[in-house]
Amino acid sequence: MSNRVSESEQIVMEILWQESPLSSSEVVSKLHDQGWNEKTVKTFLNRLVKKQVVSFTRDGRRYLYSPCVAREDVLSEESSGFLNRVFQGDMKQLLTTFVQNKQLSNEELDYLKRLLDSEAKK
Amino acid sequence: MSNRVSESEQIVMEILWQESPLSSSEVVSKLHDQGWNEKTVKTFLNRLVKKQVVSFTRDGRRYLYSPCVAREDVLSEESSGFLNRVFQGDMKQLLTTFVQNKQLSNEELDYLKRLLDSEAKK
DNA sequence: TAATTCTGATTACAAGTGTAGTCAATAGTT
DNA sequence: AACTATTGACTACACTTGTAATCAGAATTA
Repeated sequence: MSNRVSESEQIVMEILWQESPLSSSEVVSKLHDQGWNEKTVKTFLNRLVKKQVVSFTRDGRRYLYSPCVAREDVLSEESSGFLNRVFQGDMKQLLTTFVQNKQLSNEELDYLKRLLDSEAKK
Repeated sequence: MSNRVSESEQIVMEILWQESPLSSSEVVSKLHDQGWNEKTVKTFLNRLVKKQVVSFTRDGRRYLYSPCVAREDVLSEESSGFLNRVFQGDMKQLLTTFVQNKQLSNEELDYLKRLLDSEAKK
């Protein structure tokens, strides 16, 4: 089993990042309206535990699950993987694609400019 | 067979986007020093043809392969998938992660600012 | 012409993934 | 105590992906 979090597994992680610890049935109910079967969710919880990105404590007969890796870490790992894989590490091309493809609101544009300024100062 | 281009398949696509049409052996030789086996490369060419993102014309006994989708299209599809999957569509968070994670050169920062300005004018 | 080689087509196969069903133990209920 | 419901563990299974070997036909060479 690889240690990478798959696409679907990450959706489960998002739930736990929002709030934890949660029992499996709590996670299930949060994903239920998105059409996820209970068994499927539990499989993912299991796999996440095996991949050591989710831990649990016993609470009677059930488990309470918590993420044991930070969301930021997973996201930034995913991000640099994506940058290298899809754009061969070319940030300019990546940013161009994102900025041009997604209409950014003025608010987002302002935010980004401020972000760039604070980077430039470093 | 899904129609999505996998990570390794995309590396083969990159070769063809750089120059096409190419015979399989030309693609193979371009990937050889990256440790790719001839058979593996040919499998990917085959799958790319089946996925209808690469086409070919016959040239005697061999095929000449060309991409039949634009690189930009694949990249932007991948990008919006990534944005939604990993960042739930939150561009600010995505851009923050990329900008903060990757030390950007001054040149890149300038480029980005100009890009943002040209967006703002729209 | 017979042997070799090149090339695409087909087949192989393990690991990962999405999707879920079955099993076994335990806890709660009648 | 017997029954039922809950829960994690284990099993299932098709599809994708990475990695390559084999096959069959055509071209080249001896």
